Amino acid sequence: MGDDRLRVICGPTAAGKSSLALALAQRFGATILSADSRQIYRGFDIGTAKPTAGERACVPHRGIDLIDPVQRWSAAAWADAAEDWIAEARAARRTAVVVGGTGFYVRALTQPLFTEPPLDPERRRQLEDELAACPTDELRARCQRLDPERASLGRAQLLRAITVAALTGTALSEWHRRAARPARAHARFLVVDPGTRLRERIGERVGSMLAAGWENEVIGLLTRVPDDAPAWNGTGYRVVRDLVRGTVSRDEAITRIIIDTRQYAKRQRTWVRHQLPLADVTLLDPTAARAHERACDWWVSGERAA
RNA sequence: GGCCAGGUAGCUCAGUUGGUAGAGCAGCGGACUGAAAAUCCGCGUGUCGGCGGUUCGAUUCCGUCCCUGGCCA
Repeated sequence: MGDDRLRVICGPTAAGKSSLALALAQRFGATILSADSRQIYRGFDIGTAKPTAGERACVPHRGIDLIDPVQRWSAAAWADAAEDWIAEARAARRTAVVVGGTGFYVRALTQPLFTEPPLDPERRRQLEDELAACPTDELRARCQRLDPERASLGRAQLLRAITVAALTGTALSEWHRRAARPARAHARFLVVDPGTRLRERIGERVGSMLAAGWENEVIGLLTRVPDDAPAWNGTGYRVVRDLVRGTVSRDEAITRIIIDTRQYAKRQRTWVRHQLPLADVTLLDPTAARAHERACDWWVSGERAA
């Protein structure tokens, strides 16, 4: 009997998750499920470090190029899709491995989000437009009244809490308790992190992205993607946009992108440290000796144990 | 060599009419239930360039030296 726990490879950006996952997936005949909130956008390729066409020909990938840059996606939508991809892989007698840096997507799959009550689309739109103009302090005060448990969170969370509370008459925190869903089948996590060497790897990766034509990609995107499209939120994209428009120098742009990327990696580490079930986590330094063998051990260890 | 402007947190700077100092950025820690590469929250002891002097007390005033930039020779 095999271990039916879902394999998840995660860790900060530029840690080397993808190449490791590619090698494992190739060796064990797996389909890669990219849990990455930026690789879902068509046309945003270089700066999101999408797998190349060659890599995708080599190993089947899901979760890439799902939507247009102006669209918004969600962790729940990703998790639903991921269930389909897992079923599809199973039908093809393959295994699936989740790979990615978007912890929220991963968690939405392993610990499904609550069942959302129906929200009237018209009223929702109206309210969201109204709230968009409010300063964050005001949103916080409003959330304090409607759903105090959520009032200390960020602006995006405040908007969500206010919207749900206003449209359903029940606080979002209350919905979380009432409409909670059970955890899915267990997962086990390989957390890939090269420690202090991540710093230099990020610098190198930014350099190679620019060398690979990131600026040209952005020049092309500028003609068809509006400035406020969600896809531009990907680390570095706005900076590269400024670079091709000439409002920042190349050196400034590179420095900025590296800093933004490091800060993102730091947030990912905080997420991984606190949001994953520790008992199911295996740490791996991809630069350590025998890293590949250890990753293979991790891959098959569940099967042996079971 | 002379004159001027500076030398304060990792960086860029503010400030103290003398009572040992604070912003932004960086960094560090944290939150996160349908926008998550998003959105937020918290954290500031540093020979205030060195050495002397005046003073109860100097980062602040005075002297001197060193360093950086500019101008004049």
